[in-house]
Amino acid sequence: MKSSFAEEVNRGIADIGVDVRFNWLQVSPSPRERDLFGLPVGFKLAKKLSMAPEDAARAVSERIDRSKIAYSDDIIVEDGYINLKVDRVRLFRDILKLAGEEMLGRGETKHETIMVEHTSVNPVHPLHVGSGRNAVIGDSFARILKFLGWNVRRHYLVNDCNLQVAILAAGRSLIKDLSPTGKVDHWYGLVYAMANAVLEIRKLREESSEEYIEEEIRDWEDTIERIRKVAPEIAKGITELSEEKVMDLLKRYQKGEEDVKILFREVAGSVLRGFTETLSRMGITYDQFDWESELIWESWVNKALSKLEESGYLGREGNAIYVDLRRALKEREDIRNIFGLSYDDVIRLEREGKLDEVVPSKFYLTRSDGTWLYTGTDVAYSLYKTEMGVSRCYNVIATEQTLEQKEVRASLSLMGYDPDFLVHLAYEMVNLIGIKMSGRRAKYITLDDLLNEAKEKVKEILKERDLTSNDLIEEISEKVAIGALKYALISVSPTKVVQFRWERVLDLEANSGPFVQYSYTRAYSILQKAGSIPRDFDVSLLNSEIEMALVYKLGEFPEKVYSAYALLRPDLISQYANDLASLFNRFYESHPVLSAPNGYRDARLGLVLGVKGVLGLALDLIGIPRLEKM
RNA sequence: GGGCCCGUAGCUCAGCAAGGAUAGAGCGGCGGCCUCCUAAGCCGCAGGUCGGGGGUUCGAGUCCCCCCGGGCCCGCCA
Repeated sequence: MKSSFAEEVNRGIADIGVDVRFNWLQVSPSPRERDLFGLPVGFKLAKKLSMAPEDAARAVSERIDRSKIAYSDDIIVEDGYINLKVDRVRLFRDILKLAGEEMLGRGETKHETIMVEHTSVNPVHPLHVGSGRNAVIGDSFARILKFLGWNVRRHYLVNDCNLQVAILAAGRSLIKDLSPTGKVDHWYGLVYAMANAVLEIRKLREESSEEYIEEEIRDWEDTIERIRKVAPEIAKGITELSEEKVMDLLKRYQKGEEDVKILFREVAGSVLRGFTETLSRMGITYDQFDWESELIWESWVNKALSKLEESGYLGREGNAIYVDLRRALKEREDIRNIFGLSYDDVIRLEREGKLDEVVPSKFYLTRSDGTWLYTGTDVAYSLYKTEMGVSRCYNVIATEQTLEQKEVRASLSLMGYDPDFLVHLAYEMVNLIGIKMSGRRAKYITLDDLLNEAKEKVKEILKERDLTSNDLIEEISEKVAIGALKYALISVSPTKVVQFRWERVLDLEANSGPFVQYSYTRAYSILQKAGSIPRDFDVSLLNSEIEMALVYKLGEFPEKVYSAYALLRPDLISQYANDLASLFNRFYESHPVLSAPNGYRDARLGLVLGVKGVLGLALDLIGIPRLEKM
């Protein structure tokens, strides 16, 4: 309806010969009348035609062929707007049909695959709220792409070749005889923190004995003390660790030495198992796990290197390898575009000696001992991705890596690929109010803790209400806890820091996951009690303010899904779900369904079915479980 | 110092891509509603110089410039 209206208006404007166009998403509902949707055509054209806005709008409206606009009933020019009065009955019938079948907004199959890489947390300590935000956003975005018709591949990059994992492996090697107790990633988190503390203290002692150093040492000793309390056997076993040993392990692992391989794989694999346990509990799964180490062993790094070598922008300092961004910036338009600079900018900055303040002149891929940096394997990974048969890859990565992502895209471009193949879906960190987190100090609130706590709270509520039998309590509390946590992490625009309050997750009132779940449940429950649902009903009976608002709201779903995709904003779906739920609750309070007179009963049931369908789809898209009872 | 991001009600956030028709939610505060499809709900009241200042425009929370406040990045860490 909107797109045909905008199209026809644009055609009318073109007819007059003015170079102004409207986008279908600009079509907005009139505040005066329910069935009116308008575009502010007159104002835009008034000047160009030197006419009053009203006359300009009229001039365009006279050239519009109403028959080409879907659901059109009339065209009304008012206040410089061209308004379309829609044929409500036909429009409502179609919206409710599609909504009830859960087809509203669903895209046609595209025969094209898009990859989403998300989570990719270092396997050294348990998942915390920050990693949770990544996983939840990434998973939701993948669901949105799928809903819009693409084939989707969800990948997780296992970063097993970095210093952090080497520290963990080194720690583990000192306590070989111990077997993990409790949840495996939590246990390794302590091993990691312990190894880190021992290493840091040793390093600090070598530096000097100044006062501030002493303070830092005491800080690490606190960490050791805390670990000693919860896991004395770990603290006892890890007492001596050197940087040399860690680097040596990393080097041998990257070379693929068999015994070291076993150690690293045991460590990283175990932590990853802990991750997937938590993630799949939250309904988040992956199509493939890509191991950083295999990118090295299977020569993807070398392929990347030779392609970069061919480009002529590869530099070396001993064994350290880098991409010469400075020269690339001066010589290549594609690289400048990635960093948002013009040729003149580059020349000016260079003259002022400020170019490397804006873009680092060297992008290092390896250390001088020849081991691969994350940046190096990430470039290789990007190359690998281009050969997966996917047309694009979304990288769900924190905003703090924005520069690195640009450097990787620049490398991709130098290797001869379209840098737009990689899209950085950037999200901000999670700020846990009142708690300072540090993985290296084993100070964090884990996703597991959060889920369990929320679940307990829900159980209490369920018991108070005495509404459900015991066997359902477990399932309901789990799903509600997941809904609460995921909603809290996804409902904020990705570029904003989430202010995460413990109470907020346990808050089950409006503007929350449980609120939307509850509304869905209400709709579901009505339909259950109705028994049969009429296939045909008189939509003109849906004529109260709130009913019309509801149907039009359903009609907005497709554009919300599209926007969530185009703007990289899954939070728009959660926002929409909350609005729809809120509207539905108002309807619920004021409009009896089952006890309504015959015709009304059928029409309202049709409406409830539509709401249930779209609310269900919205929940699906943000990965929050639907509930039939709560 | 440079780059990017954020700043809307006491608090947490929508609205900004595509400028339009009276700035919206939730929480918190105050006051109401369960013989009726689930009260995890609903209704009402109070609460706003849209960080500040310029500019563009018939029209700016939305676009441009400057400033202020906060965050992140500027590693042979990831």
